[in-house]
Amino acid sequence: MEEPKASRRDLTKAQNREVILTAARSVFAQMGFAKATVRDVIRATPLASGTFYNYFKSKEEVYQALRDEAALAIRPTLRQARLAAETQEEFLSSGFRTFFAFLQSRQDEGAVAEASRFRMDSPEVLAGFAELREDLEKAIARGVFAPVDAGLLTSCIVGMAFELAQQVKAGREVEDATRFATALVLGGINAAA
Amino acid sequence: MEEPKASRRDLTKAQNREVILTAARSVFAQMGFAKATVRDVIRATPLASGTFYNYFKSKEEVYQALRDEAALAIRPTLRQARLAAETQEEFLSSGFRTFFAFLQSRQDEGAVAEASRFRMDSPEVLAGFAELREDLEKAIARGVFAPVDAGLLTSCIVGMAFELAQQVKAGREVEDATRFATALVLGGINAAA
DNA sequence: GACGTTCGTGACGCCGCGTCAATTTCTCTT
DNA sequence: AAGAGAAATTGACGCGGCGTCACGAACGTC
Repeated sequence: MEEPKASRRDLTKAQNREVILTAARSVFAQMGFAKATVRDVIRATPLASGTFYNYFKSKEEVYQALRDEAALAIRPTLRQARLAAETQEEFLSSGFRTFFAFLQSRQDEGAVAEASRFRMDSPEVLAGFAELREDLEKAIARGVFAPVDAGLLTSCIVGMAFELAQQVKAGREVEDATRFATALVLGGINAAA
Repeated sequence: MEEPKASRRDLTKAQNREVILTAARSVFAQMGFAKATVRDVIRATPLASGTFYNYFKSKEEVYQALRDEAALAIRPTLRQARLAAETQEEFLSSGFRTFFAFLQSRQDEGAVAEASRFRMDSPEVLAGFAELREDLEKAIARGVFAPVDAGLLTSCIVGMAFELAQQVKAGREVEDATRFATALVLGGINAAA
């Protein structure tokens, strides 16, 4: 039995971590990740500067933690949608739709006011790519998907998804992007088979 | 007549700029963009620290200049290949092939040893996206391409290209990636029409 | 060759970085 | 309840990078 033993220590520890992450979200959104400093984050907090380093090694690690958080939040939903799919169309459209809707709902935080476009994939995000690949392979094995190179297809889907996400953030309808991406991949796969 | 007037001043100015860019390429490749500092770059140069700021405002601006350089180097080739294309297949495959081969030939510099994956699009790169879109629209107008939403298709192609580029850098054959991407888009478009 | 302009130089003040000894806060034992 | 020990917080500190600027050298012009 893993007794959580929610001692006072463990509690404030979790709290402090969350306080820092929340402050970082706000600071990054406000002044942009590039310009923000560890000091800016900690100043938006009642904690002392040294305390920051008890929780994170750097600004980058905080950013990763935020990305990881988002990735872990959406991955189960994506998995479920894909595993439940009984057709290629369903597999693709539910995946794209879930992804776009998720990003749109968090538009505000992700909208880090950067000078130029910029993307950084944290380990959990990469793990999400691996999950998509696994799901694709399973779907192929189940006969739901035509047999194609899962690695290359994963890259294509991921690339399309992230790039189309920009358009969604710029005002495109989630359904438009979903329909287009789904049709493209679907048609391409069927043509290849 | 734009007289270049290659005076001594203009010459050393161009030289210095190139010296800094070359040093930056090397420094970024060696220690990674994130860890590198303006001082590191200028130290890899016979110039003084203050001189750097006569040419660039920051480390980021140097990085952008490098990206811009690459984008400007490949864009004419891409344009030409696309404009000469008389079939959808040709339009897509020559574009993908050119892009992948180009990146592979510069693998060393782009291989900035970063902690996690990271991408930043400079203005000239974005302009390249706009060019692709224009060429797609022209091709549609010419009747070479089926009529689809050029904006969404641009995003899909761009996303796929950049993501597949990762695989090429990881050892995938250029031809494999080219064939796959071409077939996918081609099939998708034809299915949509 | 003399004047005006442009550019390279490096020292300077400022600030963020990551550390660490001192201190406070919590936990566990008796 | 008290006290010892462990763990976490604090902020001051030294280090180094940042961007600037007054100075002098190099250059173009007449």
